[in-house]
Amino acid sequence: MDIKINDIYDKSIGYEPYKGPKIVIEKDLVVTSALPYANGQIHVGHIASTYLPADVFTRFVRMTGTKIYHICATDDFGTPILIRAENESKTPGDYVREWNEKDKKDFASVDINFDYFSKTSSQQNIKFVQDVFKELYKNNHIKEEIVVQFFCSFDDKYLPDRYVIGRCPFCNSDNQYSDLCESCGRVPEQILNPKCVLCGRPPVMKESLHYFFKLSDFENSLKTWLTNNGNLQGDVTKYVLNWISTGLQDWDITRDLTWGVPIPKIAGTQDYKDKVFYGWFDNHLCYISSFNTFAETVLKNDGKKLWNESEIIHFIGKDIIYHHYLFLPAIRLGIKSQYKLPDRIVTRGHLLFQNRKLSKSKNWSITLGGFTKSFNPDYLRFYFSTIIPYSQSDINFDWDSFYEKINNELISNIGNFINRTLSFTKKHFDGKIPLKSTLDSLDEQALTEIRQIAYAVGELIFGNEIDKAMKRILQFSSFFNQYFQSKEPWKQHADSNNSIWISANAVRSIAILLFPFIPSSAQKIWKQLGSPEYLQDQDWYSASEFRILQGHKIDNDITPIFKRIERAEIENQKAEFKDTESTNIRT
RNA sequence: GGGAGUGGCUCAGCCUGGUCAGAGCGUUCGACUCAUAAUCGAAAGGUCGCGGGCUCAAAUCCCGCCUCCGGCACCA
Repeated sequence: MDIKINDIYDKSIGYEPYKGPKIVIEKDLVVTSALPYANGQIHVGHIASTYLPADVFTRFVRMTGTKIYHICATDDFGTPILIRAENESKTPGDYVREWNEKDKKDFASVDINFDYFSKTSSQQNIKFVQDVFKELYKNNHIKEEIVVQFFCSFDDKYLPDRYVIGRCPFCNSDNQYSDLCESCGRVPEQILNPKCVLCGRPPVMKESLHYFFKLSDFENSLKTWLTNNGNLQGDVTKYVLNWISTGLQDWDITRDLTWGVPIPKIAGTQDYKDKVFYGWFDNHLCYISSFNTFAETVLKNDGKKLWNESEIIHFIGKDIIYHHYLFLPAIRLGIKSQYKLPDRIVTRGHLLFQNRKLSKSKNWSITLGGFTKSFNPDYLRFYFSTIIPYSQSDINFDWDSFYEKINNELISNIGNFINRTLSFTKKHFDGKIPLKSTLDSLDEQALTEIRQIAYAVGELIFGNEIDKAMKRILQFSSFFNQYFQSKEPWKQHADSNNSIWISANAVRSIAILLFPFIPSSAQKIWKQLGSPEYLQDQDWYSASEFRILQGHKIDNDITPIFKRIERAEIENQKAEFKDTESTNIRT
């Protein structure tokens, strides 16, 4: 229907629709974002490295008409959560339920949507993890070994390395972790005067029997997969292959802990009833178990079949490269690829805040709640979109550059073009797109810009080049500011009408192009254009068509889409983060 | 072993050598007024970390050196 109108219209002005390289994906897509650990607030670093890129990608692909599902969950198990819950006098189940809800709300507050947001502590995941374990055992990829570790008799707990502090044998600094001295950066073989972080008493060493996943079985098959995949980032792959060449170590996948996936009894082995699986054994399996549940309950379809027929893409930050490039594929190989390995693992660097690493313990980070209290969430999305490269390199959140990008690029360039076009139409044409007259060469150039833009930007987003895609949109908008300026419609030239008709179509294109990046603002543009449908239901490639026809009536209420950031607001933010660094808070 | 060193700032280009010396922001001058002190035009500004090499030709390939960043596979 829409298409027909457009075709007729295109023909009426004598143009063939542009036949660019459309992104055609034969398969459905399954996108997962790394699981947030359920013990703290989502901060801007999470958004930049993982969730925003995944959300932009998903929104774009969906507009092209391909089915895509964005899956995520909270990572609920492990010692830190157990201890936090105890401190807050909650059951760990209640504790993680609260964080699961909070995280969902946090994501929603910046328009990051999931088709299914689950948790690793779900019954479905627990069962799935246990089944995978049994399968791995059956396939002879599991072995048992005795491990010696710190144990606090007072707290009655085995203590992970971070829960034991002491004096560094190299530099004699006190209060250093048992596995890493932050003062001199070295890794002590044995820390002096060890103490339990929880109670301060000295721990003892205690033996315990554990299951190990024989990662070393997969050195060759992983190497083959990494080399032949073709879609993995080159630098990361090189990095990982290097690990393999130095030899992979088998993974201890069990923990002496009560809060985790219970270990199923294997006939003929000792009972592991006081132990659970290690978080990294179960959490990535939750990608699959969540998708299975989603497929069965929502899509009413077989999860395993859909998974294997789809293209699988995991979005992660560089801190979990090891787990996703080696551990995750090895486990899938270990169950004979009943669930296919990832097609892409989109890996990005971390976010620095004012040139320093984010740190919860040093109170150096900015939470989503903190940001959205002061600014439009789309400003965060836009800002990150302009600076997130497709690489492992870290990016920096800087208040001054944030201020400049929003005011000078989003508002002065894009916002201004939209507003000048719409308010001119309202003021001089009573809100109705005027009749066009003969097109001149500049008009034709403008039509060509529109004809190509959806294809150009789409290709960039699909290739995960978010920053370049955003820059291309800015370039598009800048072109139309130049166009508008040079046509001078305010002087009522003979061909002024053309510039309004073409500019209005460019505004329509911009609304569609921006939707994956800043959905709420894009919807506002859409409304002011006077379009009745939902923006999200538009075909992406219609951004390269001319669907705003002569005589179309725009909305009566034309106001600036974006509000400029005042210098003082930025100075306030900077002042707030000036001296928040406190020292050596251990959590 | 990995990544990076390009105009004041942030970066693109390097894989597939030859309009590759670019973009945005910032700066200076000028124009315009439809528009949120927005816009448009013009200009200034870099021997592409250093030294060699291959080549008719290198920011782009090879070798050496210097500097910076990360090295949380055990900690989620």
